[in-house]
Order: sequence, then C-alpha cells, then structure tokens
Amino acid sequence: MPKTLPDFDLEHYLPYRFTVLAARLSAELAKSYKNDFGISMPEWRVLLNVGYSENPSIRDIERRVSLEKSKVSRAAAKLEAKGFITKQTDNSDRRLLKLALTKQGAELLSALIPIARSFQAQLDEILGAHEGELQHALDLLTEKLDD
Amino acid sequence: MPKTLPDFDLEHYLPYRFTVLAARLSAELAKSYKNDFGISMPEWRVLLNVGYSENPSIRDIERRVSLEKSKVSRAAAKLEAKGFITKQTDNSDRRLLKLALTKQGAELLSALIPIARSFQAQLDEILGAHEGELQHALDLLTEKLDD
DNA sequence: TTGACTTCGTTGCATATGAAACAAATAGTG
DNA sequence: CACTATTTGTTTCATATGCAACGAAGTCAA
Repeated sequence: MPKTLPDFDLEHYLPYRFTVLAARLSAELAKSYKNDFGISMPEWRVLLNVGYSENPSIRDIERRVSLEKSKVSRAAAKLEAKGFITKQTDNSDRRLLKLALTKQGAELLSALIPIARSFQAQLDEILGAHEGELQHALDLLTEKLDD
Repeated sequence: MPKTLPDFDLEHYLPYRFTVLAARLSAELAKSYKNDFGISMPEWRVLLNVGYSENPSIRDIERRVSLEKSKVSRAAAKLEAKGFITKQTDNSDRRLLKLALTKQGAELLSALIPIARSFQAQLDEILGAHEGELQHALDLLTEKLDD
C-alpha cells in the first residue's frame, strides 16, 4: 500500500455499504423467486407494483421503483406472456398502458408476499430497537435524493 | 387492487429500500467515473481494493467486496490493460494472483478518492446526528449476513 | 389546421452479467 | 508415492442490461 494514497474509510463509505448489503439481501430472495417461481427480480418488483397500485402505467412504475423504463417494459412483457398481468391502453391517454393483475398474478403475488414478510421479520429481529432509526435515516436519504 | 392480496408495507421493506438507495447513490458516481475517468463501477471497486489491501488476489476481492469472481477477473483484466494495476502470480501458491497498483493506478485512485469523500461528506450532512445509528444498524445486518 | 415539440412504451444494438465448464495448481488420502 | 478432490482464475455461452432511436399519441401555439 503506497504511502502516497489519501486516507479513505471504505468500511463506512455509504454508497459501498448500501450496494453490498442490497446485493446480499436480494441474492437469496432472487434465487428463491427464480427457482421456485420462475420469476426474476425486475418481474417481482413490477408485479408488486401492479398489485399494490391502481392500474399503474410503465412510467408510473419506472418512477416509483427507480427501474429503467426499458427494464419495466421488458419485465411487464414477460409477466404478460406468463399470464400474470394484463396490458390495456388507457382511453383517456392512449399513450399510457394500464397494467392489472390477472387472477393467476394475484395468486402468485399472494404466494410471494409471505416470503418477503418473513424475510423482513428476520431483519426486524436482527435490528431490534435500532430498526426505527434505520428507517428514519433511510427516509432522510431518500427524501434528499428525490429533489 | 384486489381485496384478496395480503397486506404488505413496501415502503419499509428493507431489501427494496436498500436496492433503490444503492442504485440511486451509485448512479451519479458511476456516471462521473465513467465519463470523466473511463472506469466502470466494478473497476472502481477493484481498484479501491487493490489500493487499500496488501496485494490482494482475485478471490480476496471477491470475498471482501461481494463481487462475483468472474466480475472481479474481468475488471482486473481491464484495469491491467489500461495500465492501472499489475497481475503477478504468487510464488507461495501459484494459483493465486497478487494484484498491485501501478504508478498510474495510484494517481487515478488519488484523483477518485476526493470525489468519493466529498460525496460521503454530503451524505454526512444530510444524516447529521443520525449517521452513527445508521452505521450501527448496517453493522448489525452485515455481521449477521456474514454467517 | 398545421407543424414543432414532448411524452410514452418498445426495440435494436453493443456491452455487461451470472453460471457453468475448464485448465492449472494445490491439498488430502490411501 | 499415486489418485482423487478442491481451489483459483479465466473463458464460454446464453441472457440481461442501458442507452439511443423509433413510432404513436398528445400538447401547444400560431
């Protein structure tokens, strides 16, 4: 390690920490979703949004989930091909799509949610009383980044 | 939103929050690193590790940074091609590589570090007194995931 | 109405990625 | 020693990704 390098505290560098943590947390879930349900991470995220929003458009999801619109578009196409969602053009603005869950999509989501919840419960347990502060700190960062 | 779906609090679902935050935080940095220095995110992470560890191997970096070994291998190959690091086989175990910064690599890193630091400083400012708790919560999660 | 401009979703293309296969080196076992 | 198993880094291959370009729809102003 050359003496000429400036000091740097990698262990507390937040972009790095978030990236590593996000990758690890998602890894297990992604594997389970892929293997057990044949669904990718972007598809899961889109499915979730279709389930818990009122007929969102591709753009709505893009904004809410911070997913590239091409990614959303492709995920939606796959979900439609698998029969989990429907795409319908919005009559008040025919550029927009209205995405909706099919019955099968609702069933899939109902099967996936408990997995996500139990995972969250594990995290809650690890964090204990610190969870509130963590969520608050995340709120602060998210808020600033929205500007 | 069909009534049949179970409740789910997406806003506080940590895997989701971390993923979104990590993507957003990295996005700006990645763009700057790419445009101004022609270096990708994996390359930056590898460079950082080569700079701040003692001749790490590909495997060392893989473990430390939670990067796929093929990703590390490719990033290292590119950094070598650009003249920022050297690869040298370890004589005590000839399967291993010993990565090291070149002079140019050290210069590049010295230019990149201040950018990372000022970014971190901005985050510190946003978080204020909450930063300590955030780092602690991240410690807790990281610790458990290492098992 | 026309024509310039914007927005939305899709797609083409070059690159990035993950998983598995691989060769080389080492470790372990009889 | 010989033989198998494991580890390390690279590479192959199919897929995923990001970005720019595109057509279609809508907006706006003259």
